[in-house]
Amino acid sequence: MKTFNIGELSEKSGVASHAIRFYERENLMPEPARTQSNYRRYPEDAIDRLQFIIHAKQWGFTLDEIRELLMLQDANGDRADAKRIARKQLEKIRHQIQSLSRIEAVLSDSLEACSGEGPMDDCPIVEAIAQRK
Amino acid sequence: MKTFNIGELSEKSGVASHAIRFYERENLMPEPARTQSNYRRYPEDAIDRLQFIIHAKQWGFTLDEIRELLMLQDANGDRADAKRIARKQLEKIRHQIQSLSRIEAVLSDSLEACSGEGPMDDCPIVEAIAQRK
DNA sequence: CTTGACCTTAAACTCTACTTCAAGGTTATT
DNA sequence: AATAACCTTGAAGTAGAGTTTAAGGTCAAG
Repeated sequence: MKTFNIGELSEKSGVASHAIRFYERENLMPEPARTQSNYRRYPEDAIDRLQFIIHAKQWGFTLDEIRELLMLQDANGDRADAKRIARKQLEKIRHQIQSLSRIEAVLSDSLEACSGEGPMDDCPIVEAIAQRK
Repeated sequence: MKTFNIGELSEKSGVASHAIRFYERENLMPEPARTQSNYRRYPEDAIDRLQFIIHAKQWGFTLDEIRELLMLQDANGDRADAKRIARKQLEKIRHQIQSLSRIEAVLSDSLEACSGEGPMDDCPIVEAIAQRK
C-alpha cells in the first residue's frame, strides 16, 4: 500500500500541509505513523478524510461539527446522532435561505426603484436599509 | 433637543456602549460633543444612524461597506455609487442563496434516505458529504 | 463622604480557520 | 560537499467585529 509525506498528501487532497497539521492538532485528522526521521507518513485513505472535511466545510459545517461527524464515523457510532447533526445543519441552512430571500426581495425592489441619478437624500436604497422594510 | 450619554444611547439603540465607541474609532459614527467632564453627548439622530448600521449588518453588508454607504450619505454623494454598492451586495446574496439551495436539496434528500437506525457505515448522510453528490 | 453606577482611555483578548515566520533537521540531486 | 526542496516544532499573525480588562475619573443617592 502506498504512503505519502505530508507534501504529497497536500497536493493530492488540495489541503495545505500546514492546514493538515492544524487538523491534526484539532483532532480532525489522526496522528499518522512516522518515519525514522520523524516525517509524517500517511495512508491513502487520509486523502478521503481530508476531502470529507473540505466538502463538509463547503456545506457550512464548522470544524467542531465536522469533528463530531468524524468521531461518530471513527467510533462507528449511531446513525441517529449523524441524523441529529445533519438535521440541525439543515435547519440552519433553511433559516439562512429564508433571511437571504427576504433581503434579496427588498434589495432588488429598491435597486429598481432607484434611478441611479441625483443626490442621496431619499435614495430608495438608503431608505430601505434605514427602515428595514 | 434631547441629548444622551453613551449608556442611554446604548439602551435606546440596542448597541453596546463599547461597540458604539468601536464604531467611532472605525469612522462609522462621528465624534460626538463632549460635556465638561469629557462624557460623550449624543443627539437623537445618533439612534437612527446606529439602527441603520444594525440593519445594514443584518443585510450582510460588512462594516467597510456600511462605512462607504454612510460616507456617501454624509457627503450627500452620488446615487450611482449607492446603487453600485447595493448591486454588488445583491449579487453576493443571490450567489449565497444558490449555493445554500443546492446544499439544502442534497442534505434533505440524504436525511430522508437515512433511517436513523444502525451503524455509521454506509450512512447516506456521511456518504453524501464524502462524495458531495 | 462613601457607595455604586456611570463614564474615560488604551490595550489585550475572543472566535474561526487557518497562514506565516523562525529556526532548524532531512533527503535528493548535482 | 553544496544546494534545493522537503520536513519538524512552536509561536505569532490575519481578518472581522467586536468584548473584556485595567486603571482610573465623575455623578447621584443616602
